[in-house]
Amino acid sequence: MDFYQQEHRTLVAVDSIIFGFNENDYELKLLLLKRNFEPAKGEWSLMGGFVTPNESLDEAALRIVQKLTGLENVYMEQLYAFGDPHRDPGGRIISVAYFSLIKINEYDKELVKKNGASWIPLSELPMLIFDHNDMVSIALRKLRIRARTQPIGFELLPKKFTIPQLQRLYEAIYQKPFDKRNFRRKVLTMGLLDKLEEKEKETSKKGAFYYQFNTAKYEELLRRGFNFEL
Amino acid sequence: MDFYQQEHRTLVAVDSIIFGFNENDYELKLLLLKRNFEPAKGEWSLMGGFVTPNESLDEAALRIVQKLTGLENVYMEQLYAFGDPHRDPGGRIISVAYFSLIKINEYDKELVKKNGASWIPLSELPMLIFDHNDMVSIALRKLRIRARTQPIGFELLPKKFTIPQLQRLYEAIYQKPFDKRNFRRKVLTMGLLDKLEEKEKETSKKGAFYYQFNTAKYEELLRRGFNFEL
DNA sequence: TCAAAAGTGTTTGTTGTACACCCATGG
DNA sequence: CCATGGGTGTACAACAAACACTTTTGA
Repeated sequence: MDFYQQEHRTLVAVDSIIFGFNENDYELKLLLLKRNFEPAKGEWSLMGGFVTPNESLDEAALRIVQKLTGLENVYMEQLYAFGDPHRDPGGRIISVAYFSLIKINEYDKELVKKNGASWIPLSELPMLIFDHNDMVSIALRKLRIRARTQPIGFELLPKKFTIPQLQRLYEAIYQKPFDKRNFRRKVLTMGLLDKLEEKEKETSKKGAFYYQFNTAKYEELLRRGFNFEL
Repeated sequence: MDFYQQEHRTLVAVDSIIFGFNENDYELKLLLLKRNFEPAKGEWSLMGGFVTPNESLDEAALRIVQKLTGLENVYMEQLYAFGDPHRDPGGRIISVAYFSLIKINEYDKELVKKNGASWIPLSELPMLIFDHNDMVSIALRKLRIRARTQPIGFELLPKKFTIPQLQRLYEAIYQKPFDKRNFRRKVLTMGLLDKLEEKEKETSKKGAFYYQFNTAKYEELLRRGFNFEL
């Protein structure tokens, strides 16, 4: 049954660029860890792991994110396959990078701590091993493209969020301020956010109404040829 | 020097979705071949090949396109890595798909014939082996996105082309007609096409002026933050 | 002389962008 | 009572979309 016996086989890994957003300090962050094995032990790295014989690439990527954060349902997208024969000095490894978006309040803090990982703001991104800095820039570029045309920003926020929170997220992603009147009009005229009775009262005295993304309505609109655009 | 001795290794291949455009019948085509080896011998397939130990993925993809067409300078872009463990019944193979755009009048016809390949219009796309039909749809989707925001359409045309030819190419890519006044205005106001003295007189009695894409000007504009958009 | 494709401008609607003031409330 | 962040509407410019006629010339 194996027709390709004589061909060369290589190590294949997945690496995950894990984004989170902190609503308190308004910063976009990455979950990074210090490698506890050779080569490059002690240096900053993305979470990664080898692909096992019976799992798909997507499954491998989910597995390693779950191993680090305990989360099962994370938004995840394949980014790019990196295959320079010398990218890892420890041997020839092809790595398929994925990026994932997680709600920063929901991950398993114990697990993250145990793995020696921490949230690093993008503004303080350290040197990473191998080509991991390239992976991060490509991920950031893709995130910026995606966030304009797909409703993925919501993956980084709690289920209930306020319009100002959403705006600060987009400002963090694009590193530039938006006009709050235009921003509010744009997100609300799409008709995909349900306004709740409840207000968020931590950040201001007046309080801001919570909203929720309406997934059902979004899928209905998609079927009718709707294009999300922010 | 090899730190990962005990890890599982897998076969890694590249597959290429090779697009061409025929200015005579106005059709977008794919270069496909009939497999001459098992498994799935005799069925339609994309051009592919295994990644060798000392080449990068990009190099492997270039190598197999060159092997089939004889062309050295082709536009090529990585598409997606396919890793379902059962995607190839002949064994577990991870395949990284690339799409490439070639000028349909410049390839080596002998070589293509020798390899048993032919140009198949997208409208007559047959069943392909494994997940190759998925690869083609993803490639087509990416081509449509790219062609709007990057000047890659020109990769599918000869150096000298007419505005009506360019329009027919875009109509083939997007499968819908464009208004010729709006189309012409849009491509010309970008200022990236140089008008030549010469006329193309095959397709009409009046003849249409040839134009050339000005790469230098495009790169200059890019540096100033210009965004191609069609 | 006519069929066939090339070439040309204007109008209208839509969308993006810029901009300043009032509101609610906890301290 | 005031500082802080939440919430609202309008005017102008830029761009997309719709639309019909004239030009050239080989057969």
